[in-house]
Amino acid sequence: MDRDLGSVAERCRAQGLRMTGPRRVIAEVLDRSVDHPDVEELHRRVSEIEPRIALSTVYRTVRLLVEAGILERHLFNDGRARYENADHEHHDHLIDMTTGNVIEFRSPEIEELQAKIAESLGYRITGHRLQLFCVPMKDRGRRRTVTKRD
Amino acid sequence: MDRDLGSVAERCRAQGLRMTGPRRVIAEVLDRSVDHPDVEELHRRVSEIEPRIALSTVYRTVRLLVEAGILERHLFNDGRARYENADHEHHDHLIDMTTGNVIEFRSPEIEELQAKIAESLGYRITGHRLQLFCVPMKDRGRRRTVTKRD
DNA sequence: GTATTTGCAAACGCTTTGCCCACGA
DNA sequence: TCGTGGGCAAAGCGTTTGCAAATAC
Repeated sequence: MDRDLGSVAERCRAQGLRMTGPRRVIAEVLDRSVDHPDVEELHRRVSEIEPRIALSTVYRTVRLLVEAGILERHLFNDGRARYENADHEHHDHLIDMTTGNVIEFRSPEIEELQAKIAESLGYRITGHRLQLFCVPMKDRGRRRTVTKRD
Repeated sequence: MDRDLGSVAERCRAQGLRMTGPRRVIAEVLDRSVDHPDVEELHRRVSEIEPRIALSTVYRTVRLLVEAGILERHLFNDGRARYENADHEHHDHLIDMTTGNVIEFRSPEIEELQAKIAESLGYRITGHRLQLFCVPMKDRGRRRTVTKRD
């Protein structure tokens, strides 16, 4: 599913961003993160590598990376913003309300319907947000899915 | 499209909520609002009727009404929460990024697909959020749509 | 009468910012 | 060297809360 556009650091360079010490560490953490961490969680992970990096630096950097299209910002239902490497195909999110886990999914059919709806209202879609808030089925015959924490 | 379950005040009573002065005014404002005002906007409208009602009272009341299922809370992309009378059929939102206007739409087809996706992942949907962020088409042949402000 | 609700101001959680020093190119 | 980035602490913003006085039932 991932597109491999290179590491976060590489894409930063490609955008002409200065690669400072803190940015390198943050980029590394992002490369290793397959989930949807919030800023505090990122800072926690960054601090394990280099404890002197300030929370505000993480805030400034994620903002920068979102603006550069290197990161995606998501707003689920818990006040804080969560971030995800933009190095992947578009997908939407299913949130397991019992655990907070987030599962990614893709639906070209839904996307087509969205475009049709917008068009019929005289609009062109520039972005969308689709989130399914769910609870596990009391299920017989459990499936195997790749559920990423958070 | 609306279901007419009665006024907000009536539904409050039905839930056994105490009808105080401030709540009556807030309920009245909500009955008259066909858009998606945030708390400050609600407070502004409330203040025109009764200037002594505190902002915190509006916050407390909308929270109460959401919990009672009388109001719906929406989070679009501008930090604050917006509220809408729950006295209507379910719908999703198209946000005009050039004006901030919000258009409501319904798509049973999309909803069915959502349910299928969730089910295939072993989940049951308890809620969802679908928002289309759009810009107007440079259009010949404009349609007539009911576009509610905000 | 008694528990609930209000207004006010202070606190809150997340995020941004001003300042001045440190650092990358 | 020169301009950009970082650390720190303070401010910002939307929202919640503690408290004493006011009010619904």
